[in-house]
Amino acid sequence: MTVQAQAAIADADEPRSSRDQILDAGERLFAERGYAGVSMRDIVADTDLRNQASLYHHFRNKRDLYEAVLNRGLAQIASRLAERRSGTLEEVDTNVDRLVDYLAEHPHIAQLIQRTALDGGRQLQRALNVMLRPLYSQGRRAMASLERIWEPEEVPHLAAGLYLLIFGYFANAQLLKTVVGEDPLGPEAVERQRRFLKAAIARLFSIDASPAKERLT
Amino acid sequence: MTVQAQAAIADADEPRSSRDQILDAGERLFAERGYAGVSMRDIVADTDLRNQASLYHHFRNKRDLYEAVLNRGLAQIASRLAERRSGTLEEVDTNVDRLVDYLAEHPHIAQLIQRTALDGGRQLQRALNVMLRPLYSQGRRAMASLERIWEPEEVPHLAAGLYLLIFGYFANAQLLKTVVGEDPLGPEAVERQRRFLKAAIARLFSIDASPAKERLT
Amino acid sequence: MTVQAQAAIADADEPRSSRDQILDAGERLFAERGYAGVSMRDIVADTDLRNQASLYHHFRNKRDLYEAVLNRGLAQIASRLAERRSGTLEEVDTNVDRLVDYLAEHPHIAQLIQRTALDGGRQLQRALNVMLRPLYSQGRRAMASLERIWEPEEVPHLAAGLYLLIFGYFANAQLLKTVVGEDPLGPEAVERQRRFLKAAIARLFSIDASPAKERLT
Amino acid sequence: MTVQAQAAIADADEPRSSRDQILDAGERLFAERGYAGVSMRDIVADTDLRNQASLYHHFRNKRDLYEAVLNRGLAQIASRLAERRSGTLEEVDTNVDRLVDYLAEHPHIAQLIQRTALDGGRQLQRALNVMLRPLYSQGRRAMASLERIWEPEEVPHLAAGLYLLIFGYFANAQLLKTVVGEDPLGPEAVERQRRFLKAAIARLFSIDASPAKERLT
DNA sequence: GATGAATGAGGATTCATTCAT
DNA sequence: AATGAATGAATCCTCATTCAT
Repeated sequence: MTVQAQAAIADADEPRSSRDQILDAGERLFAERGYAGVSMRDIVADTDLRNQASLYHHFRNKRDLYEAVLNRGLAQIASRLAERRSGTLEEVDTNVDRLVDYLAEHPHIAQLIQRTALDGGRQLQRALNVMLRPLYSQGRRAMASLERIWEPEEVPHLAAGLYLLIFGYFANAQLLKTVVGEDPLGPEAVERQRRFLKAAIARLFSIDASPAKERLT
Repeated sequence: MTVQAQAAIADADEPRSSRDQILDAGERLFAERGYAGVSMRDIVADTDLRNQASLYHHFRNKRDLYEAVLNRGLAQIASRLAERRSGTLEEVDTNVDRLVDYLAEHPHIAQLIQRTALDGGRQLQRALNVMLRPLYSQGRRAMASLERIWEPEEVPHLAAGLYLLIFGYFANAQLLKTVVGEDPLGPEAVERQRRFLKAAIARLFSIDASPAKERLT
Repeated sequence: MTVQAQAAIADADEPRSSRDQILDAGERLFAERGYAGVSMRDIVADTDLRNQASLYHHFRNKRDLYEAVLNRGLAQIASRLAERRSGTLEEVDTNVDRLVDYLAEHPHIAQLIQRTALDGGRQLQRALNVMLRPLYSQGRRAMASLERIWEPEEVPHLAAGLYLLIFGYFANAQLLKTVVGEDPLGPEAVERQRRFLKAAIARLFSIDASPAKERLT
Repeated sequence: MTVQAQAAIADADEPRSSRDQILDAGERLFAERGYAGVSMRDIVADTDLRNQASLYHHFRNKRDLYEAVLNRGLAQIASRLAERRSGTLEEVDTNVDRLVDYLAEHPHIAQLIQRTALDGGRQLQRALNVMLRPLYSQGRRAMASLERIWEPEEVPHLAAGLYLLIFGYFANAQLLKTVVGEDPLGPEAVERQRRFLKAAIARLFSIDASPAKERLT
């Protein structure tokens, strides 16, 4: 390796701002161990900072830091789902693709979100409303044309189910390694999950399956 | 058990053994706040015990207590799925019914399990293998007759999806309250979720929906 | 091994009374780790007893147990030095022999005594007075005839020195292993120490220190 | 140092660094009560620090603190024995003088070292090798010219004996108070012990043990 | 004589946070 | 913007001891 190359790496590797280093460390650690399982010390240790006090120059307290981490993740997801309109199945598929792409590379975010959800998720409610609304309203519109399939009051359950299917796979990657047998984040497994999701969604949304309404009667 | 018997127990002013009191408190608190979010002090405070030291007479340490709580929950679930054979859709439905019945009354367990899963879930792997095998093998047999629907390598993804759908709803009840609008653990919502699950499973398993294999070609 | 032999061992090995088991465990542990470094739990664990409460049936508290252990050790030493009179060098040698014999087999006692001494040794003062008096008065008498060697006020320093030389070797066996090179409690090392002690005492007490080499021939 | 300078320091109201205060408190307490007999709380209480947590800013844990205390003591002793060469009896006497001077003012160190030795003294082995080597090799050289006195394999026993004689007196001062009758650390007693040590060493090393009385005249 | 359960006090260590530099 | 030092409160767990059985 040339001296320039080394310099380039040194330059490129750690010149992230302290703030970003903290956010990155927080994202990883909060995702892996949860809010209470991570100490400020742990986070600083994952950083070039040498002192916990420095951290408080960037975030007022642990809760603030957690929310900054969470919001950064949520914003990146929201930005990927932003433009939406038609509510066709194809559009749902597009969003699934984008989510799968993103979460496969940032499984920490999926974990973080599920953890926050289990904690009561008050911090998610705003974000989730914004975020799920697309999927949801797309579903709604798709279903508007297909309203023979699901009762209106079942739609939230369906939306929740989609959320669980999509995020749960990535959030639980570590556990699924045992169940699936191979690394659930490897390219083959991710593609398989993508296909599975699309097929499952197609089945949940399609008319061909036996009409839901009949069940009720 | 008669109504009187139940009342007698409720009356008897906590005749539960200390061990059970600890397990109950641990179950509730670990489910609500996660392992790291609960202190031994918190647990003892939910108990007739007057001292943390007493707790260590029953469990060697926090981790041991956590695992005892978890295993008690897993055992209760496993016992409800024990006898199975045919692998027909009806049987899957029966198991869904039992799980929904149990989890609706013990949403803590669903939370606890999802939390443990997010933590890597090593403690789940044995249990989950045992527990999922019925569901799984039922699915497999159901699918054996329906193998036109899912590729064999997709089956684990389907199994994981079923787990997420079933447990996720109850584990995330607190968050879903906003999304669903009403208390997701109220009788109506639970019935709706039960119907949704059965319908979704029917769709995921039925031939009528467009064959999965076609997607692959 | 025959069945009878096994039974004999089983019979002979653990039918020690609970009290003796406790004293033995205490002796070993207090010697190795000191009073504060040993917990009642540790002691009970070295015993057939299954509960700490049982221990309090035999000793009122930790301090009592410690003193019982210590006194048992001191009594055994005192009994070995009991009969004495003449104050000749030969008699001193006899006592050295007996102490070396005993301490080589019970190095714990040497440790225990030195530990107690470092702790201020109030519990030793009675015992030590009794115990050292023989050695001391022997020395005195030996010196009475040799009072040209040591000033009267130096005699206590000499007595202390003898105590340190004799007990210190066995008490610090573990450390001396490095210095001496071999196990200081092995038979050869013990014999060497015995010879060294006698030669040293001879030199400290005699008017004309005879060369050590002559002893060996 | 002038009397004024000493007063100035005493006046200056503990301007010792926190680290030094901790080391000093640790030295005193560990020496008096042993490692297990001292709590971090005790140490902090002997300090200007108001909180146990502050202590951990300077030492990672109790064991680290103990070793720092011990090493500081050992270093001070080693520095006093540093330069040595000839191996004559006079040089041995010089080192004895220095050790006596130091230990008479820092009896804690003698206690600390003997306690560590009783604990197995793994932490002493390096230090002791370095430290004893001078004394030892001096002894060896002195004996080289006097090798008619001790067998080579007896030399380690002699070295151990010298260590026990020198350190033991100061380490056991509290106990010896009863035996000796007066404060063993008072100037008269110290001088007497110094004379005793030199006379004893002379007798242990010399071919013709000159009568002790002559020394006094 | 033995035991299971309980308990108040204290063990070492870590927590998030603040402050002066 | 960063750091060394400090701190009150809390962490998990162990201590010696007692009591009812």
